[in-house]
Amino acid sequence: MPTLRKPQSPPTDAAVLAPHDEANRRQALVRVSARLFREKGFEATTVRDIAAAVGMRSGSPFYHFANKQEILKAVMEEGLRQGLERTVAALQAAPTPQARFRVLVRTHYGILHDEGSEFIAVLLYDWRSLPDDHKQDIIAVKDGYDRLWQDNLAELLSLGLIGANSGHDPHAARDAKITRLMIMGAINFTVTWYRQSHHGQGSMDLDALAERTVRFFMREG
Amino acid sequence: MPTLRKPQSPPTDAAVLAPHDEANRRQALVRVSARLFREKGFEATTVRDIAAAVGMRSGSPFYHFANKQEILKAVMEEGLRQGLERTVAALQAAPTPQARFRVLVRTHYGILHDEGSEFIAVLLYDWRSLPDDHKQDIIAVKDGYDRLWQDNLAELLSLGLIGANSGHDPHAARDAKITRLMIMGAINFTVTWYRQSHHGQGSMDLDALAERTVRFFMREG
DNA sequence: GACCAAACCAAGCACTTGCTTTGTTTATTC
DNA sequence: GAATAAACAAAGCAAGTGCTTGGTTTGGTC
Repeated sequence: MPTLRKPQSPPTDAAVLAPHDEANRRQALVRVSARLFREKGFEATTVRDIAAAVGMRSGSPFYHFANKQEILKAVMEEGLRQGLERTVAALQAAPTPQARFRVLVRTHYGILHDEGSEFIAVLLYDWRSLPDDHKQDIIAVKDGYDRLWQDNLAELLSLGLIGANSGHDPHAARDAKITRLMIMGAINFTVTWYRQSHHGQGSMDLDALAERTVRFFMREG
Repeated sequence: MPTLRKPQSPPTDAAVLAPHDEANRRQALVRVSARLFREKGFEATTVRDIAAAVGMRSGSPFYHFANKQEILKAVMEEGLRQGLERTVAALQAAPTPQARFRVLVRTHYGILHDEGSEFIAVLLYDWRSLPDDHKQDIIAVKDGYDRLWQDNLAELLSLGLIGANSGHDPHAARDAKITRLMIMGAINFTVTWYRQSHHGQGSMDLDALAERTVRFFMREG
């Protein structure tokens, strides 16, 4: 009769994630993939490009991901995770609706344009390359982020601080969605024309761009 | 001594362009390419897809275009040509700055979302797939279209009819560019979320979307 | 009716793609 | 220090990719 073997204690997280002392090679793959996807697009980026960028051979990424599309999904999930985390943290110190709007705009610009933060830009650019079943998973997470915006915009609408028609808007709640789509559309579209040139004289930095955006959309800034 | 042979009179345009009685197969290639690029993206669309969509074999499109990227360029050029044509024509019947803004918004929505008019959406989606030297050619044409917007927005700014800060703006001309980028960004971004459902009840048609957009950005609509 | 150019077809070439499979190294656990 | 699992490397496969090349059809011209 065989002795009952105690189930092996599961390896610690550190042991699982960092055998190569470098913290998690999987995240390194996600990071460089985000950068490459942002530059060339998902379809134009090969698995060999990704592997080479982290010092692997072309087959090795498939130990960490089942297929190429799972890498894309991981990039988008990481972007939403970081974005939600940064936004919630920044919103703590914003008491008024106006201040919260300012924080939302500035933080979103950071998420889009800070270096090493290409995840959300990939989400916007390569959305159609994501398989349908993965799309729904991402949308579920994205809804949490959108709600932060929607709640704030509903406040500003009811206060008459946003939208071209001055004064109080009776349909504030119903208009919050289209308002969000317009404002976030304007901000998201900066990925097509704005480049962060380091302290370039005459060119806007992200603070200035956020400030102009806030003043364009919101009254008495 | 050979008789001097008169240079053959060049074939008429009609003979060159329409030997198959169907007006120009090259334009058919551009049209279906626009539709496929819009659906799947430039990189994900194969030459075989394009050829099959017009009833050709995979090698035949290369009689009309030197390579795949030239097809992409042709799609974008056709879009800008049609867009400029439609816009200039629509602007004729718009006397006031407010009316011209309304026309610009409504026409741009049509260019983006009308069926059979996927060219500009491809320009927005697949811009990075275009080789750099081709980009400059497209930009040169696009500048003409942008100027129509910029001139109108400069008017509206000087009249204080646009921008959240009510009243007269002393830096109207300087702000016209960022204003254009914000407004066109909001409109262009609709390609990611708006779908034209034929007379679907409850869903906005393009007229309603344009009307809401105009009222959101411009005062006293 | 000979000639010709436009517009294709048929077939394939050279290369790249995502992904698989087998084996090897390394570190950790008992 | 044997066993085990994580994390790769090495090599390659099957399917596709853009594009080429040589021949064929077609409609119009002299």
